[in-house]
Amino acid sequence: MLTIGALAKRTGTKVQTIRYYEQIGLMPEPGRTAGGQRRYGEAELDRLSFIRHARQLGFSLDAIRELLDLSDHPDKSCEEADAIARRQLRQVELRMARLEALRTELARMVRECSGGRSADCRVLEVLRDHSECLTDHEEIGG
Amino acid sequence: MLTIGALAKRTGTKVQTIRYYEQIGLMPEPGRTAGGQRRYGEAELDRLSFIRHARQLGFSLDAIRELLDLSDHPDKSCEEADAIARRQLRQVELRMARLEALRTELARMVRECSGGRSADCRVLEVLRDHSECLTDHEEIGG
DNA sequence: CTCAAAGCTACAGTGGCTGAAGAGATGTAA
DNA sequence: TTACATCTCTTCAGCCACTGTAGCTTTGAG
Repeated sequence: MLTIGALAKRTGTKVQTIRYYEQIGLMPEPGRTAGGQRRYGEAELDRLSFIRHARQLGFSLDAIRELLDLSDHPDKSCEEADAIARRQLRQVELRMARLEALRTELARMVRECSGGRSADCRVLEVLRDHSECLTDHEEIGG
Repeated sequence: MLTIGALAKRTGTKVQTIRYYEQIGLMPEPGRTAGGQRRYGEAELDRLSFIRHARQLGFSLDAIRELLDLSDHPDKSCEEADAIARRQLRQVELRMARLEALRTELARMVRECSGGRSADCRVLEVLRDHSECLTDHEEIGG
């Protein structure tokens, strides 16, 4: 039987995060000691590992909810899991494309800054005047 | 004189976002009509454009605050602006590297899924067992 | 029996917005 | 002048996925 702290350590999760997952129904309510402390078994360890791994791969908690549901029902078709993963892959590729545009622009700004007064700073100048940009970087939050 | 709506349209910002920027002190308190509505001039338009452009390049609002301050003081050295931009560039490059690892893993998952029952799904299997991963993808939130 | 470490609940805060409710202002057309 | 649509106002709540804090209780080893 694992305490919440032990479970946290084994999965690289913070204690509060585990309680948060329980609160939003991603983790089940575990058994408790007489004194009210949570105690976990192997099933919970596996489930939390799954969740953390999926989070590391960038899946949203909603997507993870679906993936866990599929994982809990081995006879269901895995089409849906495949679709979720494909969607995630597309999102990652999109974000990489956007970041690539940002990288280009930032690298140019930095390269052209000759390090004088702010008035002549290339970095600030580019920010002031969007028309100086060579690449598209429309989306915020990339 | 621009209404907040006109300013929003000119800069591709939502009206609420402009008010939010004012609230956190990123935009100045503008003049008001007798009836209490905000009215903006060219200076505010330039400032908001600067902010939005910097946001598109992924700068945090805190970083933007510093950049605006430098932009407001043309005689200061631009060293700091340069440093902020370099930091941002490094962050972008780091995120790209992380996303590349995710992309590889996701692509492999999707490629290997043959589309049967969930029990045999490669996607779910990989999520269940971290040791199947070929690449590192430690950080969450990439 | 003592005591530090760990756990408990409840709630607030993070970043960067976004949406909604309900009231008031503005500008145009009849 | 009046009606009216559209915009704007303030205030507050919500989003995601946590993270931190305060003030308490439980646990387990010495």
